Amino acid sequence: MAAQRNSGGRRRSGKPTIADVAALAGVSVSAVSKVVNDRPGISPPTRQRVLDAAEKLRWSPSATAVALRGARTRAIGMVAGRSADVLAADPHFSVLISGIEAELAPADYGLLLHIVGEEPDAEERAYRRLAEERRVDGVILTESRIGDTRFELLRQLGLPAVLVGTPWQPDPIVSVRAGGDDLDQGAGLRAAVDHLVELGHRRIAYVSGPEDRVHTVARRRLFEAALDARGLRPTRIVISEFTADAAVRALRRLLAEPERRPTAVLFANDTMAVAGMSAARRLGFEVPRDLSVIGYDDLPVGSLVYPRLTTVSQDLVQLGRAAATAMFRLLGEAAGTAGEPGADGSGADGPGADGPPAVRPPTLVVRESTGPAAG
Amino acid sequence: MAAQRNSGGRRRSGKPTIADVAALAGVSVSAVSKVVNDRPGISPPTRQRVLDAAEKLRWSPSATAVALRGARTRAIGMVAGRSADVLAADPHFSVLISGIEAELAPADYGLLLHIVGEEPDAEERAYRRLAEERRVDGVILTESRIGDTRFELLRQLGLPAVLVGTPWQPDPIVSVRAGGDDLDQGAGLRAAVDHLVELGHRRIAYVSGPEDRVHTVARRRLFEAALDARGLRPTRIVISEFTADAAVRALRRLLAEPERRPTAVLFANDTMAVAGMSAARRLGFEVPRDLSVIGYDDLPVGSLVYPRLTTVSQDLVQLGRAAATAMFRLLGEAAGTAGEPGADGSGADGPGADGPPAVRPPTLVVRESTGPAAG
DNA sequence: CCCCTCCGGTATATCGTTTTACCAGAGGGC
DNA sequence: GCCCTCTGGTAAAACGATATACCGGAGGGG
Repeated sequence: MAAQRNSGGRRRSGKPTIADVAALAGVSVSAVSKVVNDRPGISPPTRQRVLDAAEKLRWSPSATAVALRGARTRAIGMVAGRSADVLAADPHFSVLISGIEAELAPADYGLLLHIVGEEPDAEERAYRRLAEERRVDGVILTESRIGDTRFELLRQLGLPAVLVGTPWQPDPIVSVRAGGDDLDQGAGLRAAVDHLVELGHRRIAYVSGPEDRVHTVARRRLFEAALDARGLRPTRIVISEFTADAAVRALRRLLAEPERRPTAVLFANDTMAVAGMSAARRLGFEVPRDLSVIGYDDLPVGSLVYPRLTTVSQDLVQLGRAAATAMFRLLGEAAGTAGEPGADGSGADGPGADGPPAVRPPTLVVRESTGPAAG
Repeated sequence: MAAQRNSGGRRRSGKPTIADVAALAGVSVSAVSKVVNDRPGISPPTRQRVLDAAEKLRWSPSATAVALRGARTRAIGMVAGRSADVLAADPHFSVLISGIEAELAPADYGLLLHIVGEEPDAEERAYRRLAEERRVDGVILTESRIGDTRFELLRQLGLPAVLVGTPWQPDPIVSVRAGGDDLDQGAGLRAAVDHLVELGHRRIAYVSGPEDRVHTVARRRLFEAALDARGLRPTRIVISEFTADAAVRALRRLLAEPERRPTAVLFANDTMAVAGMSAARRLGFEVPRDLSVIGYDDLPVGSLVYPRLTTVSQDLVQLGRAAATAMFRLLGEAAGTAGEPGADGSGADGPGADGPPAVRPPTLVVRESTGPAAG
């Protein structure tokens, strides 16, 4: 006489429940639960009967019910404070996401995305809602900004967080980056500078992005350091934006005075570099004959244009995977601490914990936009 | 003596529950529920007390609990069967998503994203899981392919679906597209052909994408129709892919025989057009002097390159919004039918239902990659 | 022969909401 | 004064799963 409530007439939209499975297998509801959660106390024959019943009914536990019971959503949140056109211009974000997903999907975790406008409070509201409504187990952040308040906010909200990149100031937040703590984040830019110097360039300029972003500043500094290591100083550093117009303006400034004119320019990312190449050509300069250009990120657009872009490549997919892995570790630790206080602690296998998430350092990819220094 | 279980010692992670709010306001749990759901039967003073208590505790209803109770997740799913590099090369997808989000976020809906590999069964598995685990209320699909089995699958799974684009064969699925049923989807390509013809072009070629996608075929047909309307026939139609190499190969084929050489080429999308322009230049042709080029989509990359790309512009953000709106209507109808069988039916206001989601037809944006026909 | 321990499983409380059914008191008509 | 209807609220049953407590029977030791 078990489960006569739901097994008789399928009530709503046809989705079977655990009770249906139990009835079909001729066992109790809890037996089914134990089977699907690999808990001991069920004999092999019974287990098989339950498995068959579940298969037959195409049943799997309702994510919402599990979440309610266990306080675990099996979803990771991500908030992007960017407008549609910025997002369209720079695929950085989508690539990162597909890396994250590559890790999340096999673990049966979902990615809850929120794309909000660029207004800062919209972003904060999004995080607040994510936390208050308990829709996700944690969030992954990107693009740490100077004076970023999100880490503090998330701590206050009690929401586990992983940052892709470097925090703007020392902060206990878990973070991942290409060429992590042990590896070398400056390797790519050093190789880029070396490459240029070997080609005979001495006057090298740098076009930076909006400097409220940490990685923008960091890249510029790494560039300066790389130049310094070769005994050089930057000819010029220009702060610009991600638009084509801004790139033209930046380049015009850079190329204005013939005697101080750089023979090579590095850009903060590939989008700007592509825009820069076009701007140069528009101003009558041939790349790489009159000007060598180097980008950063190694996005596909770089090899779509002519000449193909020499750029610093970082493995964004891998970076996304590392972020997801770090998140799993964070959640796994939390669960281990709360759920099994007496666990021995050694070999703690959280979901997806298989070694530290190391991402290879940035490397230089030489293509066609760099050549011997002119004159 | 109400709610003594949870109000005394905060149990777990500090998240307050409806019971805490009720206790603080000195009312019953159901009174709080009525207030937050705008249900009648609560006097203004009591309502205010409840609101204050909720505010003070920073409480809002747990999404999981609401979902469990109401069988409504307030989340929309999206599955992208694309690899990371394809995603990176074509921002189409991210722009669409930000349009969808623009509609979803204000309605407090989330977007659950699944990026799976290109293997077809991976995609199907993702949909199945989404449905079986009841994580989303519906899904939005893109890129209908020839022989697409997803519509049937989703019907069978009982998951409401909206397609961005046109189904590969007549299908009852709800769908949205730029220049919907009433408007004109061919407007952009017709304008493009007219533009070229006025510039003196008579030999016009087309480079299509992989023709297993419906929109790829549809665009080619619209191109042919537009050409036909001017009494012309395509010089040549080449099937290519989204990569730079493929673009070079396609262009080499196109420009091989001098006497039959086209003076203008349309491409299936901007990415291919940009690759095509570079390929032309690599082969020694100047754009637009020797060859005019037109793209499709109007993505930012088009104005980043030199010369700036003339292209057919469609409002992808608006298309995303329309998809979300259509989804709301779908869900609203379903809820209305099930929940209020006796409703009068006129002026049914589902969530976000404010007029039919019309997206402007594609238009031509003339920039620098088109010019007078050579010779 | 009795008690104790496993084994394989069942009954039930619980997660945090919403919703339905119900109810006390006030006010009004006759 | 009695009955009847609102008003403003309360108590309790879902929703679908999991975890804890419990339990009958088998087997073993003393």
